[in-house]
Amino acid sequence: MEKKIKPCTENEEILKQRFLALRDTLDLLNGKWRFCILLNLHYYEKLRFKDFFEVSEGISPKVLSSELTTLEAHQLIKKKLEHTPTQDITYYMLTEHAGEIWTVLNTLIEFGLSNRKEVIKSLSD
Amino acid sequence: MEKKIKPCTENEEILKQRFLALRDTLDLLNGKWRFCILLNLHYYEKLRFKDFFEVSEGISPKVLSSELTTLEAHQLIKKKLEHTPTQDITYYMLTEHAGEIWTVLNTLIEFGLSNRKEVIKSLSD
DNA sequence: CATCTTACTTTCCTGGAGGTTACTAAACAC
DNA sequence: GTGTTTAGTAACCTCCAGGAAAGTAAGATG
Repeated sequence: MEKKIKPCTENEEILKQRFLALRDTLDLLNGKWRFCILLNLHYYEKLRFKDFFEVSEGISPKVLSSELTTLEAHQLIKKKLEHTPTQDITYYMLTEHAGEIWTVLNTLIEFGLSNRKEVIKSLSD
Repeated sequence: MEKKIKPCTENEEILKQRFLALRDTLDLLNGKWRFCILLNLHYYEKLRFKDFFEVSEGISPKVLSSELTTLEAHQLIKKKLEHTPTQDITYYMLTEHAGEIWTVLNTLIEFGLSNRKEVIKSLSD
């Protein structure tokens, strides 16, 4: 490239780190069901395995299982056993760490909402 | 479902809208190259078609072309013709609207960075 | 002890995102 | 007028996320 592309001031190593960080976050939120599970857990506080089939209509047990495993591995959700006289029930809940991702999701939602307004506006032009 | 899942206060219709908004935003940022293109445009201000092959190593012309088209359709980037005495050059640039997505990307990056620290910390335990 | 529910796992399959390569059309360079 | 660069498009292929359906194991229920 004979004619260098003009870079802005930011240091290249930092830029690279930021690329990776963004990649990480998107990988974490991508997929059809992940964020859906997180939003529902935020909304309902705790859910059992079977509950997800009601609140996330269309998800299959295989996919649910693997998504829950992934989210747990990333410490965004956790299992909690509740002991009743007759049986133990496994619930899924958000972790404290998920509080952070909640602010992230809100940012994405706000953008989505304002973007939708934008699109509707530009369609009416 | 005999035993209703306990909902929090938020109205269901609003929740649904927020789901859709989040879906929209993630769809917009997903994919292997989209955000990469946006970050590079932010960094370099303007890029030609061929430039992307240097800054986004590994992207193919087919994919680049389709990603640029999508981003343009969503009004995050725009083409700009620059006239020199000898020829016209097509540049791609961010739109004003992309300013908003820039704050979104920053939020995602910040989460990714702090999350990475978190992971490193928990590995050392 | 037979059946139901819950919480999964296993196997198999498909659509589509993204890669590879080659092609084209226009402008420029020599 | 022959090669080179730019800005794509077209045809084809591959891999894997996610879906469908069935199976399993453990406890509750009757």
